[in-house]
This record gives sequence, structure tokens and C-alpha cells, in this order.
Amino acid sequence: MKLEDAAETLAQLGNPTRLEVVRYLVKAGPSGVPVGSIQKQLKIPASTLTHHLKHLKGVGLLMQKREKTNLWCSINFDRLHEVTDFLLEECCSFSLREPDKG
Amino acid sequence: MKLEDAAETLAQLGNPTRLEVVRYLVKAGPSGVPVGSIQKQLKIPASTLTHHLKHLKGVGLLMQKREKTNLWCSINFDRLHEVTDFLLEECCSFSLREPDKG
DNA sequence: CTATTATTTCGATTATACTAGAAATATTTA
DNA sequence: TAAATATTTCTAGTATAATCGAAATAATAG
Repeated sequence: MKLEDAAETLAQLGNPTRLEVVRYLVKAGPSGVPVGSIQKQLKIPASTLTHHLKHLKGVGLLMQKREKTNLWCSINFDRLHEVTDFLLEECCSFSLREPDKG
Repeated sequence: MKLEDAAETLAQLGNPTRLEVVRYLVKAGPSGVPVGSIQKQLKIPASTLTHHLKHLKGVGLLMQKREKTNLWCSINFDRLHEVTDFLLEECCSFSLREPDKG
């Protein structure tokens, strides 16, 4: 994963409202939930929620699928892992080794 | 780690300049590097760098220690792990299990 | 077509972040 | 004290993001 992509994805996760949505979607599991359910459960105004979902979709963290009038949202777990992998590989490598007493 | 703290930390990691600094500091290892070295290596104007270092310090990702005229910067690996732990525990739990065909 | 429910677009406000040059401050060395 | 090096503060321009109400647009059911 390129640094710029990682940064962009981290930035999207860095908004409290969006992180709450992400956490909620994770708990909902792979089947996901409709936009309206997120809106009611987390009490986020519809237009605000749409705004944030667009952001999450933009970095590939969110997948959407229409079923009748409902738009079901689910997390792209692979994408989420790419970010954690970036942080762990690029950023945490040293802490897995012996401290380099310098 | 509280959601709001995680969001704040992720937001700080979400700036490409800062993420570059973080990656550089990680590669530098626990002994760290002086501000000036970061500035020269990554070609970031001094005032811009100070600004970003303040942000990283603000969320506890950066530790600083003066030695003569140099201010040595190093990553707080524990803090970095807290963030990855948050993402992995709060956000990636489902992907470690069998998909819940719903 | 009409009504209903679900979601998005529009528009506007408000706030905050990024960037960096110039000047200031700090620390050491001569 | 003066000079050299390192870092920060000040200041300001520019850009982008967060928020949400109201209106508009889907999609379906009757």
C-alpha cells in the first residue's frame, strides 16, 4: 500500500463520526446494515451520514448493495487490513525486535 | 483506548507529511533523530515540520529529548500499537472468524 | 398515479488544517 | 560579546472538512 493511500485511508478513519460508523458496521458483520439503520442507531442526520459514507466508500472501506429501497452497507475487511498492515509493517517493525540501545 | 482518542490519533497519522515523518522515525529506531535531520532528509520546511511534530506529540506518538542544541525525536511505539490494537480489536474481529452468511 | 419510505443533493455556515517565509529565541563555541 | 547552528513562534494566505435543514430524487406498494 502506498503511503499516500494509507494516509488518505487513515484520515478517513480519523473522524470520530466515521470511526463510530466503521465500528458499528464491523459489529454488524459481513451482511451489513441499511443506511437508515445506521442513521437511527447512531443518531446521525441523514445528510451527514450520506456525506461520511461517501468518504468511506471513496477510500474503499465501504461496500454498498441495493436491495429494494434499502441500501445495505458493509465493511471491506480486506481494505481495513491493508491499513493495519501498513501501520504494522511500515511503522511497528522495530518494536517487534530487540530494542536498539542507541 | 477510547474511540475519540483513537480517531484523533488516526487523524494525525492521516496527513501524508506526518505519516512520512512517522515512517522515517520508525526506520530511525528507538534512538531517534534530531529535528534537523528529519527536515533535511524529507525536505520539509522547518516551520512546517515543527507544526507537524507538535501534532504528533499532542497525541502521544512522538517523544522528544534535548541533547545540546539538538532535539531528538523518537516514536512512541507503545502508542502506535494502541492504535493498531484499536483497529484490529474493534474493527477487524469479524474477519478473523467464519463469515456470517446472512 | 399516489403515497410511503429511503437516500441523496443542494446550499450555506462554521470551523479547522496545511503550508511556509520571516523574525525571534535558544544553545553552544570561539 | 559575537557568530553559528538549531528550533520555534508569529503571521497570513489558502484550502478543505464537518455539519445539517430543506428540497429533490429513487424505489416500491397499493
